[in-house]
Amino acid sequence: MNTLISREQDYALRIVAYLAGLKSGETLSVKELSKKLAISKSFAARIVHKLKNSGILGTVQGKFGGVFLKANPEELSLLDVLKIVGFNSRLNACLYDDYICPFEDICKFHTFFIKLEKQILDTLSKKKINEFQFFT
Amino acid sequence: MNTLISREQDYALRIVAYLAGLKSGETLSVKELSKKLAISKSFAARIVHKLKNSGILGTVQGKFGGVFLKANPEELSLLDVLKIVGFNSRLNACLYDDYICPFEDICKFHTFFIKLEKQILDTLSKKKINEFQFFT
DNA sequence: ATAATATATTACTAATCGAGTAATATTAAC
DNA sequence: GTTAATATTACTCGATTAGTAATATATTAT
Repeated sequence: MNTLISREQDYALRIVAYLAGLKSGETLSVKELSKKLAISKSFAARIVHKLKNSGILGTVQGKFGGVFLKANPEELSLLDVLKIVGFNSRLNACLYDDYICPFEDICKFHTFFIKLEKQILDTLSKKKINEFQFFT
Repeated sequence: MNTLISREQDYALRIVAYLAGLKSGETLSVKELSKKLAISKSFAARIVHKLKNSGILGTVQGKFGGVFLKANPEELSLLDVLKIVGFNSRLNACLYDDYICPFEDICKFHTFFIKLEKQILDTLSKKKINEFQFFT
């Protein structure tokens, strides 16, 4: 099994999409969130924390604390969320900046992969979280 | 570093594209091939062997033996080659057949990923090896 | 026959990464 | 102070990748 998007990144998308469905002012505990989305509590907590550090989530500590979406789900793209949780996948190794290709310009695969990858990333950044809300 | 296409699969593409440039009847030893493409001889040999088993390459054993392309490079797609060397990557884990999703139909990410992945695979199967020949 | 030079085939290793778990600290409501 | 929440770090297990090494087998030239 090899995937462009890791489990953690997938979970992050689902967490944000789920929170986008909360009413304004409402919060949800990580415990509830992890139950609803079938993610372990520890794992969910770690992801939530990363998302909070980036500013797109807000959290309330202490008893009756919880989590809520701060960003506007109509402007927040899938790629935004993915990058927050470390998305760095490429179509092919030769697309990484520090890759030294012995064929430089003559390799037609390189230019082909660049184009295809751009298409994928464009799609991921055009799609916004509000289109993926649960229960709407 | 995480890539959809592994090094081995990338090498396979390059090997096939390189062989597509040989004159009819000509063969090239794995040793030469590995030098030209900057792949270790052992690794190249293993890949060549897989490609030969699938039928798209022919090999001649013994002294003055070598390797040549049997398939028609105008009909051989990138996806064909990738699959021969074990390409099985997916955009997201939920796309694997044996993945049990607790959300079944209600998850909008699932349908989105299916569509995007189909686009990628279509592109990879429309592109044929002859478009990627070296030195033409 | 034998030496030389190819491919064929398998086994091994080292490193990295992903996924998840566990434990503890900190914070805030009551 | 107790309870229940997030914050933070460390750890483990397993799978995968990339590459190496070693040996077997095949073919041809001499």
